[in-house]
Amino acid sequence: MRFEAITIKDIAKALGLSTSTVSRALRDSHEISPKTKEIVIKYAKENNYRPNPIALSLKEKRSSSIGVVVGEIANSFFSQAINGIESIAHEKGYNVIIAQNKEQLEREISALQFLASRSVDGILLSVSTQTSDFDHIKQLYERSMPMVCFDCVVDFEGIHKVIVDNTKAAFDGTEHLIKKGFKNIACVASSSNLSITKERVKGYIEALQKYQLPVHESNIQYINHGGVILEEISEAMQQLLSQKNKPDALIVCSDRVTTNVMRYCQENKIQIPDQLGMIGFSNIDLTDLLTPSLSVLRQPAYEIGRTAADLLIKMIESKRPITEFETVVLTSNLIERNSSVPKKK
Amino acid sequence: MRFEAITIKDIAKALGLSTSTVSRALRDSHEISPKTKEIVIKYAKENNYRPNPIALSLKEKRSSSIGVVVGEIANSFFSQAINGIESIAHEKGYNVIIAQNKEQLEREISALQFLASRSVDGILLSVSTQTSDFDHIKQLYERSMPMVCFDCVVDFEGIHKVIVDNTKAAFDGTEHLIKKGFKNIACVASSSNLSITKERVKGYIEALQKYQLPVHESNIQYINHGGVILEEISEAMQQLLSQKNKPDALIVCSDRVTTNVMRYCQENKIQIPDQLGMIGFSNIDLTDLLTPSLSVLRQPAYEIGRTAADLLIKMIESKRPITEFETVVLTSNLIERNSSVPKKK
DNA sequence: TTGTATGCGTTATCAT
DNA sequence: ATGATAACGCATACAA
Repeated sequence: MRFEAITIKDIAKALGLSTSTVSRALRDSHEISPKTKEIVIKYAKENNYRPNPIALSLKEKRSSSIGVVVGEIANSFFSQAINGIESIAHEKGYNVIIAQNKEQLEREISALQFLASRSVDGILLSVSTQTSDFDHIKQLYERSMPMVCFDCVVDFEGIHKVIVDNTKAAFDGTEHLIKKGFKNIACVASSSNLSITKERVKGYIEALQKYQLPVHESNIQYINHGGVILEEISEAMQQLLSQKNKPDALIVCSDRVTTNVMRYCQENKIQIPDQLGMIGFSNIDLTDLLTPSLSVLRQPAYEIGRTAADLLIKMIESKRPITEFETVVLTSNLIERNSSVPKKK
Repeated sequence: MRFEAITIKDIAKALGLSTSTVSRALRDSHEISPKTKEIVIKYAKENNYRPNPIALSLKEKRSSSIGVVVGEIANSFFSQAINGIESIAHEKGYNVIIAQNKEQLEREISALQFLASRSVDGILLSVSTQTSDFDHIKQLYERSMPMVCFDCVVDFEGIHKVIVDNTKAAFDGTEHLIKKGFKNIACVASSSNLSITKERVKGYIEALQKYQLPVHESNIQYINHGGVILEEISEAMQQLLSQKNKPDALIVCSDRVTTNVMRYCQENKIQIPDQLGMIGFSNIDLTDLLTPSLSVLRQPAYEIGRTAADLLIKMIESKRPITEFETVVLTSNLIERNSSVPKKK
């Protein structure tokens, strides 16, 4: 048999007061005599009274909770982002409700509907990779549901988003390799149709151009299956390393591809960075893992989460729509390890 | 200005009906004329009516949501467990509210209070490593809040929990190495005061005994700082490998220690498994990472999450307390890679 | 200073 | 077949 939690009504009955008096006493209203206050608060404490947040929500038309929709929670980018989201939410008195879209449009729609039917005050959303039709999101937007997109963002007029400057990150990474003395830097990129791939390759090319280094098409390899298929990585690497003008360094533009390129190098006894300079994009905190010698462009998942949650809660708590923060752009951090100094030249 | 969602009352007013008629029509009650039903349902659909879950919660005294308290969401064990939890919850129509205890007792208490004040129907809990006083949990238990512990469990009469058979896992792993032909197997364990460490070392010893292999105290190394400090790993490994009767294989009893032992081997050019057989415990899905040659005892985080959520929801939905499922014990999976066959010997 | 009444959105229990 | 009303727990405008 379930314990029935104590309510204001119970307290009122027990003390021979009215519910409003109790309510006011508990909220420390100035219009209640100190004596009554004391009695009520004492009784409430003794009986471990807690206000029912659901009743409050119904009354105040807000639930003090925000919804988060991501692809897969187990994806470490998302779990780190959620970590950041939770930290801000906790700070500001919100709880976090998680939903996954499993990279399926259908699941995304049902998750959004579920959250949106007034049980959350706002939504943080990373759209599924399968989502090309944004009607369900637009609909919510038009109904003024506070919403912030991050990571995989949709792009329509007015939607708020937090993104990473991929072009700058790739530029910075490439420039870093150039400054270390590498002369012939190749690029292993992810699927050519992804916007993040295009942005990163752009940054790579811009860096080469800034230092008047030649851009060789053959030095850019696209991995179209997300780096899941090892053969694809092998092929790309062999392609690169069999050229007469063999690259002396690599910038790898996706985290999954990064780990697999590292694995390839390990299996083929290619020493990083002595034989091949390398910088990889990575969301995973590689500190814990087996790559002590790889410099990494870390996407600030935690920071993205914090920034997005902060923006969302600001939107929720402001009466008027916030337009000035429409898009927030963050920057990747370059984490250098075992400084990639080329031994040979 | 915030969009005001449509309610039953709005529909009733618009159609000149009473709220109860509308409510019944929407719930497809048999005591409503087909004509009225049709009109109401059509109007509701057109105006995108969604019942307000908060009002429902208030009425039904349930929120169709479960709370999860873990140490750190970004910890991949937890994020995978949450993944499992979410999958079951979604299946059964519950949403998942996340809270972190950040491995602090204080945060744990506030998280539990927050969730418990009737906004969730049940709680899944992995207690913080700092928690030695269980009053706050017992209190909830006594108020009949449905609760299931997993991973870091508390142990008092009647509490429901989902745990992993660590002894069996270590036994299986050690036995596997023995069957592969390794004769002198060492054990790198985590902090000696943790229960999981004791259980795992127990399994290791039992396996050796079963095959009449000698148990050398010097072959068991405890890592007391969780494997964070690399020096500790180095020291332990040197200790082991400098013995006159050098071990030919290792069982590593914690995931963080596993990755760092791997790193040590990599840096010291010790080939796995040719020079040293090895099996490690791991929560992380190492498939994606840089250890193609390590066999792993995978703790089924996803399965733990599913099992715990399933049990919790059964408890929530049953009228009487469930006693028969008090503790569920799961088994680790041994994932073999590049079969650890010793070349020499 | 305290009490009464109302409403938040929904459904169940009475009426009609 | 439909409508009126009360109730869930809380806060507050209004009354006393």
